[in-house]
Order: sequence, then C-alpha cells, then structure tokens
Amino acid sequence: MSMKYSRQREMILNNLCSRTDHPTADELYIDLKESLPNLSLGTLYRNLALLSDNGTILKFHCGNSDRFDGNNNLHYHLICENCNRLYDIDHAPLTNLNTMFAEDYKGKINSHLLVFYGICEDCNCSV
Amino acid sequence: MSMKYSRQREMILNNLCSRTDHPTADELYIDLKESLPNLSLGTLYRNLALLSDNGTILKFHCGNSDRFDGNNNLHYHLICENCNRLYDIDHAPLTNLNTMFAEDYKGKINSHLLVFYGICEDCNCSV
DNA sequence: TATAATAACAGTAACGATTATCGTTATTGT
DNA sequence: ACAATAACGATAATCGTTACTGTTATTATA
Repeated sequence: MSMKYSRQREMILNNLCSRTDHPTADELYIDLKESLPNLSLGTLYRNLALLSDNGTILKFHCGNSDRFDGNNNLHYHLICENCNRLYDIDHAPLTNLNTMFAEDYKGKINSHLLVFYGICEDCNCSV
Repeated sequence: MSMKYSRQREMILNNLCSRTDHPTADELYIDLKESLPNLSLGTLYRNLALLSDNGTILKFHCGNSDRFDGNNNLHYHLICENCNRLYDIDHAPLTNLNTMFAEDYKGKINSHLLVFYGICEDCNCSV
C-alpha cells in the first residue's frame, strides 16, 4: 500500500508549510477551498492523518481540536489559555530528555512532547 | 458562585485519588456506578472539569479521550502508543523550565506539560 | 500507449466524547 | 425555617473526526 501522488495532498501540505499559524483542520479547509473548491473534509482529515503519521507534519491537541504544524524540526510551543491558539517558542532544543527519562524505565521511550501553557503576546497586550 | 459540597464530587475525587491508573471519564463512571448507581455522566464530566480547572486533579488528552490523574504533584507521564494508557514515569522534577523558556518570550508562561510517548512496560513484554 | 490494480477522491452518513438544557434536589448562609 | 442557588439526573444536542460508497486518478506492467 505505497502512497500515490495526489494534487490534494500536495496542496494541503503546501498550504500548511507556507503558514506559521498552526491551523486547525477547519481553518485549513476554509483556506484550501479557494484553490480547491470541491475538496472534501474527509480528504483533508485523511491526508492530515497520513502526513502526521509518517512524520511530515506535527499534530497537537489544543482545547477541543487538533492543530497542525508543517515545520517538523525540533522546536517548542505555547498554547494560549486565552485564545487557544498554538505558537512557536524560540529556544534552543533540549537534548537527551528521552534518554534521561529512559534510564529507569522498563518500557520504551520514542519521543516526547513539551508544551507550555500561558498567555500569548497578543492576548497579553490586549487584556 | 462558590462551590457547594456534594457527595457525588467527593466520591469522584476519592475514587480517582485511590487509583493510579489514570482512568478516562468512562472508566471512572463504570467504577463509580457501583457505589452511586444513579450517578449521571453529565455530573461526572462537570465535576472532572471543575476539579481540573481548579488544579485539584490533572487532565491529559490521550488518543481520542481524556485521562485524569488524582495526583497533582509535579511528575511526568508516558502515553503508550500501543494501548493508549497513561503511566507515571519516575524521575526527579525538572526545575526552571518555565523561567528558562520565559526569558525571551513576551507573553506569559504559566505551566508546561511534558509527556513522553512510547511503549509501556506491559505492552513492551507482550509484543 | 492500452490495461489492470488500487490509492485517493467527493459526498455524505455515522460515531463518540463531551457539553448544554431543564426541571428537581440538596446545601448553605441568614 | 427559609430563601438563594449550586448541583443533580436525565436526556438532547454539539461538533470534531471517522467510516462508507461509488467514482476518479495514478502508477506499474504488458
């Protein structure tokens, strides 16, 4: 079951990679509709699942829905407790966290997720 | 709108604190039904939201549902990618993460969530 | 370059965890 | 006691996501 090319998948990935706002599926859908008027939501969800499963993109659960990041390099995020948006935080990568924690653990550690919670710069000014 | 006592909330919290398996709302519900036969799911969800909002318990999104932890002391977790359960990981607390990351950030950082992904000890043996 | 196999699609129905509503009950301060 | 209201049980509604179905597009092979 190797992957076949599809114009839809390419445009979904292009759209996601060209923006830095970590959209939800719905926000992506609204934007993609302009260039792909009969894109199906099912197609979007299926491709977002494919792309995050194979590590091309990242998926974060924020509030009550998922947000996606086209930048899969190691970096960190803040979820704003006011607007529920997801932001990049600029900081040097923490190394060895997985191995540090794996030392005393009898299972396997594959990866970790470090997310900060707080108030984003925008909300911090306007509140 | 101060909080009034309720027997239901007390028993929900007692049940959650007496176990270490980080149950979902549904798993809690099944167990609580034995001592509170006409507990309503809505009541359970409402109280889990109250208790996690005020910091008494912790809430984690795992797979497609939330899991709860009655131990709100700083400690870390692993989500098993095989069984989707949530486990404690024994490790000394990382301090200063919030302040480290807040240095160059113009918003506010209140807290962080560090979750590891991998295979739990049980699944690691049986696969 | 036809053809066969099948991944992917659009459209739509279904699912399931969670939330909201509403009339009733229990707690709490006066 | 009593009044105010938080919390309850029951149930309907919400909404993000997934599954289904018949059709279309891609890709490897003849």
